[in-house]
Amino acid sequence: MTLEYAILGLLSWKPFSGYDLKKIFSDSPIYYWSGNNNQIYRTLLSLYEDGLVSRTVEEQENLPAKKMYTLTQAGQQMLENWLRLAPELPQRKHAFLLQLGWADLLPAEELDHLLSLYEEEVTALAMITGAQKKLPFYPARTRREHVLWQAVHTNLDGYYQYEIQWVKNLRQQLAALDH
Amino acid sequence: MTLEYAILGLLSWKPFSGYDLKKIFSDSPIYYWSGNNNQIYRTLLSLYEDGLVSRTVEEQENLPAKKMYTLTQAGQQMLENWLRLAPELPQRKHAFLLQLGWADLLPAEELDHLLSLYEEEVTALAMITGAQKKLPFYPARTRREHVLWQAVHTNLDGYYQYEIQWVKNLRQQLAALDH
DNA sequence: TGCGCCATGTAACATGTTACATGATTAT
DNA sequence: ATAATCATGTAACATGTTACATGGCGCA
Repeated sequence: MTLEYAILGLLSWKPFSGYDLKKIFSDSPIYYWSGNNNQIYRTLLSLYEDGLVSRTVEEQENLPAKKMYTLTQAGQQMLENWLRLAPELPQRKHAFLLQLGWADLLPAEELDHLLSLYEEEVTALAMITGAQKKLPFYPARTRREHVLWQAVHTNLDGYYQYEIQWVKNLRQQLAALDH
Repeated sequence: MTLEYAILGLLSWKPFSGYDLKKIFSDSPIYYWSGNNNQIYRTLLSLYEDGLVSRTVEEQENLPAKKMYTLTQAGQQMLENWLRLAPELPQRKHAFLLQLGWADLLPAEELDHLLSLYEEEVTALAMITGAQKKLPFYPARTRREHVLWQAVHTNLDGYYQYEIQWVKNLRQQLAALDH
């Protein structure tokens, strides 16, 4: 499971509670899981049962108790093993491409409207992502670690720019078809 | 379900059997479902039960019988409604970015090895995709439909090129860090 | 002799989303 | 009043993957 390693990675930085992780997942564009409760708490439990993380309960005044999770030796080892695994190829689920493929059924204005909506939405997403980039969702303990996380963010930003260029170009092509 | 619409789209082009669809899904880079039996046969059954497709059984000599599925009026309508829906944003599941984020634990050679593997694999995938593009997995009944499908393929190819450029650039940056 | 193609399908499992449930505190 | 934040979790559902099952034909 990728989520498992995403959590181990974050805990290798510093201890977090389930709630902290949930916020990181929903607020950061890198951790694409939708701030999902169910999966996070279940995964934490299974990591705990497997001895990859330990936990302490922090009582708080006027607030519910927190369970803070810390990476164990075994968890650190698990993470390091994962880092050495052959990289997974990125998987895109791009329903809009399918939609486009059959969109010749639509009249020119409706088709362009669809494309303009797409352009707007990706542009908005790119801006949100750009803003979130500044939040401290990653460590920069060494110069190299900083470079790596910068590269991760560059990959995200650049991807949205790519999509925007692509759709602009397509709209021009289609406009040219109509004369 | 997106798979539902992917199937309706293909059937709007011409009738197919479940086996045909399965091959299209596994051979074409656009239909990313992994040529998956279970989902395809189940989805076809549910489309059939909902009256969105009709089917005829073709007996064949020395070969198992085929069930050919055809789009119904209701199915066509369903597809057209979908085409007008606001576009979905692309979703990437890019586990390698996460892996990289924590890869400062690795020595320089191992890190570069990981990146070179990634570069190789994406390059290979780009070539496969380029080759598959030539297969007739889409109709070109009008000039505009051709332009649309070209755009879909351009999006795919361009994406892999983008990833390749990105990783090359990162490798150079890291090499510069080491002097 | 064994594999791949044709063509259907099922079982078991893994992963992911939405909505619900509790209950105090603080901000609008 | 109402919603958001803090913090835990569960139930129900949706989607996706891997492996298994059948059985004849043709190829190496």
